[in-house]
Amino acid sequence: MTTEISDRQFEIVEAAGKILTASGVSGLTIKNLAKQMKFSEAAIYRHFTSKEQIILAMLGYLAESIDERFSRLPEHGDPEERFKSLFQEQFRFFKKHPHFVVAVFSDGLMEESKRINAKMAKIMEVKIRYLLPVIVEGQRKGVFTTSIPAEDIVHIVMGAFRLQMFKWRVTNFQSDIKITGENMIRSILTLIKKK
Amino acid sequence: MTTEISDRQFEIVEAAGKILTASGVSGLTIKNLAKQMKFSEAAIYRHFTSKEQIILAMLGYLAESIDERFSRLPEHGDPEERFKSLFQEQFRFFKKHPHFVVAVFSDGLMEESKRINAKMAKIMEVKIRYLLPVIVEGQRKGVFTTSIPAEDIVHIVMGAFRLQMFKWRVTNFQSDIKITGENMIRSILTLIKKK
DNA sequence: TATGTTTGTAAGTAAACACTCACTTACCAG
DNA sequence: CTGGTAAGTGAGTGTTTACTTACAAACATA
Repeated sequence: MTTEISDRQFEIVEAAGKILTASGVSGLTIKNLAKQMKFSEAAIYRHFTSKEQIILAMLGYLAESIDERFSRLPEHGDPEERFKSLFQEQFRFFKKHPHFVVAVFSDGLMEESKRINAKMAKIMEVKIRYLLPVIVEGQRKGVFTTSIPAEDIVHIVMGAFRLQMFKWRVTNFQSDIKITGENMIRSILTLIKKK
Repeated sequence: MTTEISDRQFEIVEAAGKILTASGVSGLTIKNLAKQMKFSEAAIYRHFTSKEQIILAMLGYLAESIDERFSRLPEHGDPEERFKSLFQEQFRFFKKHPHFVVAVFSDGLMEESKRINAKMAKIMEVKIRYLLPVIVEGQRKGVFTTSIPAEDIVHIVMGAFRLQMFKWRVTNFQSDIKITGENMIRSILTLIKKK
């Protein structure tokens, strides 16, 4: 079920991402979007019926992108390696497209509509769908600790990841997220590995 | 340095908190605030010079409240117990005043002004100022693991806490945050305790 | 050459926003 | 009784917002 999107629509979605990064949710207006696209406000409405549809298209693209990239990762093998590559993949993507960080982790967007709220929840759910089995298998194989439930490990890991992204964003993407992020993942792995 | 605030001003701040909980950042308008206070919009401006000042007063109150409550906790003793009570205190407070959760953890607010951004950073800094020494002492006493730096433990713990608050908020404060939160803290403690 | 479709524009709309102003009321001190 | 001050109101202000409408140019197809 791939939601189709035209080239022009994708350009607009990318422009929206850039605006989000530069000026935050409150900066994402049709006026700014038109300016970024270098054409009129009305032209935006030739490609999307509403602002909500633009945000939904952006989140939809992100959800599919994450799903696709995760599905390419090996489904078997060392859980520790799979755990690592899951996050390496995320850091690589966000390093390349920092303007999407604001979109995924901005709760300001959620307030705009129920549908946007749902899409963001779905993105989070996709990540858990790939992460949880890795943890569970790691526990089964005796690589990860069984002293706490797999769900709690997922919560702790996701929390650390989100906070990492938050810090990266509020410092204006200055640090290299691949390096600082992977350091953090290493620390977490040290914690959850069976001694 | 206690920022003074009149009774009426505090009522307005509380009303703002309630609106944030019910309708989010976008719902926090002067019109809604006036409605909640049951008087006119213009009356708000008798007590605050701008909307920004209201938000700053709210965050200022929170920062002081957190600082004060933390400073009351015992400064010595079992690090594990101190760690626990630090978060128990937080969960107790937010259970009692859920309308402030949105204020502290809402990045939508941050975009409104530099000063608001700074105040929110300060609240986070206060928490770290109390949390980090507990971790460091716990490591020194051999209670907490030294396999990763204290700063990384703080990051992981804070991330898990924030995500817990986030989940609580998006599920409309349905669960008992004292119970679910303390379960989470217990899991984290299991992870960071020296084996 | 005619015709339809796509993609753009200039100029608007109504609603929502933070904030202001002239004025009133209540109360308290001298 | 008088005058000052704190705290309220109704009716505005100008600006920004998402979105609309009437129209035009470009271009492929019949």
